[in-house]
Amino acid sequence: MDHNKIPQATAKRLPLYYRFINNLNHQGKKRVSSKELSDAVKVDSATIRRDFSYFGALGKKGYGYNVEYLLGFFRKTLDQDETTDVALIGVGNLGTAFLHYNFMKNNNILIKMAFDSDPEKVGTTIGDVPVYHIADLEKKLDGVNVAILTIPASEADGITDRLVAEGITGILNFTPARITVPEYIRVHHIDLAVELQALVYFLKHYPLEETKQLD
Amino acid sequence: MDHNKIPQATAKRLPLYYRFINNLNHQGKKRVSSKELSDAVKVDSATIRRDFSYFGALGKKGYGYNVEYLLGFFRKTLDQDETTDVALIGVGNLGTAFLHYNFMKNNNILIKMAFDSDPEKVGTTIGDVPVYHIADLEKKLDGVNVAILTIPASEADGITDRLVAEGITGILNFTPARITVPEYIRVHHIDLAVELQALVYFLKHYPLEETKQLD
DNA sequence: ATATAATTGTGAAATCGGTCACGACTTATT
DNA sequence: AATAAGTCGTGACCGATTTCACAATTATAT
Ligand SMILES: NC(=O)c1ccc[n+]([C@@H]2O[C@H](COP(=O)([O-])OP(=O)(O)OC[C@H]3O[C@@H](n4cnc5c(N)ncnc54)[C@H](O)[C@@H]3O)[C@@H](O)[C@H]2O)c1
Ligand SMILES: NC(=O)c1ccc[n+]([C@@H]2O[C@H](COP(=O)([O-])OP(=O)(O)OC[C@H]3O[C@@H](n4cnc5c(N)ncnc54)[C@H](O)[C@@H]3O)[C@@H](O)[C@H]2O)c1
Repeated sequence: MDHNKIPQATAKRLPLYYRFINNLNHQGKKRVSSKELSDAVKVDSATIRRDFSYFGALGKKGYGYNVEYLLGFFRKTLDQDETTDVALIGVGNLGTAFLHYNFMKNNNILIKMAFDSDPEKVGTTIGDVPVYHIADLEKKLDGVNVAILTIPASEADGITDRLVAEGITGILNFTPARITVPEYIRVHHIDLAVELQALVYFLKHYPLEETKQLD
Repeated sequence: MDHNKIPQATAKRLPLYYRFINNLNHQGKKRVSSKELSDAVKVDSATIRRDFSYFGALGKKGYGYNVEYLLGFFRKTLDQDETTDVALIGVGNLGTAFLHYNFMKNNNILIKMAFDSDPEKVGTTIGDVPVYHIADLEKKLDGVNVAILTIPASEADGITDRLVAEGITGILNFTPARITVPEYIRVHHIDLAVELQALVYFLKHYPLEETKQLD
């Protein structure tokens, strides 16, 4: 679309900036410098200035950034004025936790429906989200194009195919499976066991002075 | 320690390789090529060969890699012979989901204890893990040096200070707060709302042909 | 035995991401 | 009005990571 010169690394930091600018605004702060923001989000201030500069000159030299302006800018940039609907597949331990969480409040993202194969769960409502039977996936998924996958790994490929067939274009995959999709589908993996293991590996094999905060 | 020439990007992929090599071994496969592995883990085959090469010549030209040998090598490299103990702080939606999950099975990581401030939860056992009162943190945390943070964001800084004082060196932080720690402490952030928002941003602003599977 | 196909390990190049450091500009102070 | 202090935006640099592409080696087929 429009902003495709934005580096991926920058794009991944935008929601973080947005959250903290929001906080500042709630605190009634009128201006903020890249240095202050840096302390809050733990990203180097030069990186922040560079990130912002991809969108043009958002600040004023010698002054910093106007909080309200910045907030408005990022709200537009992150499309926070329109709600994004999401479907969750797999209402188990992890899925249930997500259903209880309100992504609307700060992120304008709404888990609109959930699917499971367990008859005990189908028909219930968890955190205001209706749980449908997975057999009805094709019937109920309507216009939604982002899915959260919290099913057993063995089910991941089969369900993914059905999601893709229905026009889903983005998948947040919590299963340990690395799913196969056409190249026009975007998949982000959050692999909790890998994250834990990687953290442990770093602790054991890297000198303590060189540690960093990673995402 | 020993392996500190391994690039961070490589280190973060090691647990993933380990998991899939394990799968192959269970399937009775004797050899594997970087191309096959690439299809399974969705990482370019040249990247896999480069990653492996940091550890020496693990394969044979024209043949590929011996699965059993590779498995043994990564088990040693990832210290899978000794269990790593972890403490979980905050037995809410997310924390409870983790307590029900068995990280031991494939990752040799054990959530050994949990802490909460809610008297309803203190004293219970969830997924074989005892829940202690947060006031007893200093008393119970013993030798554990990795913590998972699943408490409200407002509590994050206070609890972090106590963890650091007790000698914790690695933190997996699920709260939206960016915590302040001495530079010798390693923090990995998993920020679910940011992940969702970033996925949505990519879908809206990047051409569909250019999508990738990210971690 | 020879030819063909497969596959590694790695220099070299390309890409990406992060940081330094400074000119230009704004604000505050005297 | 002049000076000092603060801060952005960015060119230049550096380091990390990824990818290309190929010589070397091994396995397989005939
Ligand atoms: N819970 C954790 O802490 C954790 C940690 C790491 C990875 N994971 C991964 O996340 C995923 C979910 O974990 P979990 O602990 O919530 O598992 P879970 O078993 O509690 O939940 C899985 C849910 O999916 C449902 N399901 C099964 N097959 C289905 C199908 N075909 N269609 C629709 N629903 C189906 C089940 O009924 C169940 O409710 C798993 O892949 C797991 O490996 C979880
Ligand atoms: N659940 C989700 O899907 C989700 C999504 C994104 C982010 N998060 C973040 O993850 C964190 C946990 O989320 P959750 O949904 O599990 O929250 P939750 O409110 O269900 O759980 C928090 C738990 O921490 C306990 N607690 C509060 N103060 C404490 C203290 N000082 N010491 C020890 N325990 C304390 C509470 O008693 C509660 O059990 C939050 O920071 C939340 O913002 C959660």
